[in-house]
Amino acid sequence: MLSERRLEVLRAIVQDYVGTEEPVGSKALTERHSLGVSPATVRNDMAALEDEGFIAQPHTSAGRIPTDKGYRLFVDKLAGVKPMTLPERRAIQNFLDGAVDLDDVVGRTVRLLAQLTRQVAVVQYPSLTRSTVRHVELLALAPARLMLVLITDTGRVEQRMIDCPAPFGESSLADLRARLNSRVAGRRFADVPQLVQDLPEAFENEDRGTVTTVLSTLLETLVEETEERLMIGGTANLTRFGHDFPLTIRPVLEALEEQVVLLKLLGEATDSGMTVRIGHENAHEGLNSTSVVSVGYGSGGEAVAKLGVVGPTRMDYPGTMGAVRAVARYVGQILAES
Amino acid sequence: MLSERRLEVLRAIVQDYVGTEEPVGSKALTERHSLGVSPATVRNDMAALEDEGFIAQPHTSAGRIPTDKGYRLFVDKLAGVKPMTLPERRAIQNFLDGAVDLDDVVGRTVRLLAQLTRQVAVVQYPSLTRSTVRHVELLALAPARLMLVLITDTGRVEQRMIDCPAPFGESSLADLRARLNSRVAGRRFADVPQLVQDLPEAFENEDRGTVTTVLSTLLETLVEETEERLMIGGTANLTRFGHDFPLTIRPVLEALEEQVVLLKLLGEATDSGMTVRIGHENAHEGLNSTSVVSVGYGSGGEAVAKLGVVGPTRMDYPGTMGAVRAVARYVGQILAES
DNA sequence: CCTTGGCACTCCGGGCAGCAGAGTGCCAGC
DNA sequence: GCTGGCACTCTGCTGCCCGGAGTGCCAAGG
Repeated sequence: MLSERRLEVLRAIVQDYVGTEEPVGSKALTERHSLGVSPATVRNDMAALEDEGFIAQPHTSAGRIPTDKGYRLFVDKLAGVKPMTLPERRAIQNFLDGAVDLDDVVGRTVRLLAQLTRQVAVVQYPSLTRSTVRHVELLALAPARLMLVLITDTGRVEQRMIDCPAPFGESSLADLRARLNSRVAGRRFADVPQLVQDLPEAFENEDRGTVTTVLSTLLETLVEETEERLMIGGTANLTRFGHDFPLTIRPVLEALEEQVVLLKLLGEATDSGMTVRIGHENAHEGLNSTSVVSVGYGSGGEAVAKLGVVGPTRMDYPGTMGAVRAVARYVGQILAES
Repeated sequence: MLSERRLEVLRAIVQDYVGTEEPVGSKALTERHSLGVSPATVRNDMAALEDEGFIAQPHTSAGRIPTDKGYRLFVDKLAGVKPMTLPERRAIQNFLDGAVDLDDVVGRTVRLLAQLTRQVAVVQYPSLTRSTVRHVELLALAPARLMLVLITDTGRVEQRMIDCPAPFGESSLADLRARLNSRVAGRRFADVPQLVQDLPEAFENEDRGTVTTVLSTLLETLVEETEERLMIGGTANLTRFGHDFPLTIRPVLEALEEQVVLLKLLGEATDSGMTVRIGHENAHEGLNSTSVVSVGYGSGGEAVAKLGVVGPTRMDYPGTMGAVRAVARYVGQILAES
């Protein structure tokens, strides 16, 4: 086990490196932090930390920089979450309060996160899986063509066209509409399949085909749209990445364009509480030199989606985590109100 | 007026510079192109071209590179549009044919354009202004809460919640729904305001407030959504920008994140035919070192939206224009079919 | 056993000179 | 009006040197 002071040295290294972007040496450390020991002692500690793999030297006779493992220890044991100041909180709330619909909420959240953290922000749209149905509507566009509209409690709307196997009367339509809503309105999406299972039996033979088609489309919508949408912003912040970034930035931009990759990224994070994935902990190769800080958010108690930021491993973890947490909290509030 | 040969020299300079990314000198030019004259002659021509402002030297005693004005002349007079080869056309069609809905069409188009041109692609969603109404639907979510759904001929769906001033009966709702559709179905969005103008008069006093609210929401939707959405992709291609790009790329990324900027950019382009904006011709400062190639596309004869690419001024104009035109053409076809 | 000061060593990065290559402008001749 | 020749000017690369910062190790002291 590392002694208390060695942990302190690691913390100091992380802090200085994050601040200066330059490898930090023993002398500079003792000058900037009151560790109460001499550079020589710090050197010994550094050698130990390097043996354990927490820090590394870019070249012989250069200062040390933290490794992914070092950042991990820093995040887990050495750093807390830096809470937002009151004015910051107010600004967040004010900025989000102006939103007029779900798209706007998500859009504002992305911009806010990007600005606060000066990194790339990713916000997932509230998930259909965990939200509940507010209303289901069926419209007849033509005798054998229906439109299915699904409205969620988070304000999201999905629609699907349906070609019916047979013409479907107005009364049957009203009947189906009523039955559907009485069964699923207010229920969680995950429960819908069970709730509508026996619905075709209530209809005449001639309509049964159409009802089955409608139901399967509804279920399809649930499944397909569980593959969720997301919004990203602040990509311009990637230019603050580092000096060498032609090579660094490209794979990151590529990864960010693949929604699948990002969704998987967020999906891997734990459902509640904040998740920090550092460097090579990210499965996707292009993100090996980035860290991802993410957290679930939602109206009411439980998370319906996630949001987070992607930045260089050399980031201000406490500050970033604080901003991410605060934003998630306020977005949850906004969603609950609307 | 510049002599024929001088124009030929300019064309050669543009082509070589686009290919090599390096200033091109008189000797290299005569070697790569059969101009039939000696380097010394070319030098004289270059001096003339420089006097006219078509080319410039980065430093004394370096080769020449085209200026924005030079590219402009090249595009207007010296270069045609390079048509796509047959296999390329097939690939485009195949790729776009798989699309399942409007979002998918736009998404595929963006990816396709980005890949073909190796630049940043921008695709505007089909505009509501110029499309026609397929169907308008009104749903009662609660006695005094309605949802308005608008379906366009391009497959786009918009919805709005409406809080009514007074409860609205089921029969009134059916009436309004029927009247609305009989008036606007199949009509152009631009004509809708006139068509519904006198609708409130057909209703009882108690319902008139709600009808008015519904109509104004409908009109608002038309106006608001004329401020259109768009999708961008291929930002990773920005890394191919140049050597110095930390400074170049950042403003571009910033501009790309501002949908307003992009919409204005596309809006400035002519409605039909291809538009090429080169360097400083772009109003937005961040895009002063980029060129934008855009073209309208649409189902049927007329353009309903635009698409294009953003790349370095040093781009392969004929090839890019060919790709943009071809993609626009096929997207139009796809939209017409669906 | 930990800490400390001292010392020799390493390596990066900046500054400087020198050189080759590419390109230019100009001029005189055809 | 084209061409070859010539002198000139930059850039970019290479090699070199040197200072600074940092390290590792060691022997001495608490």
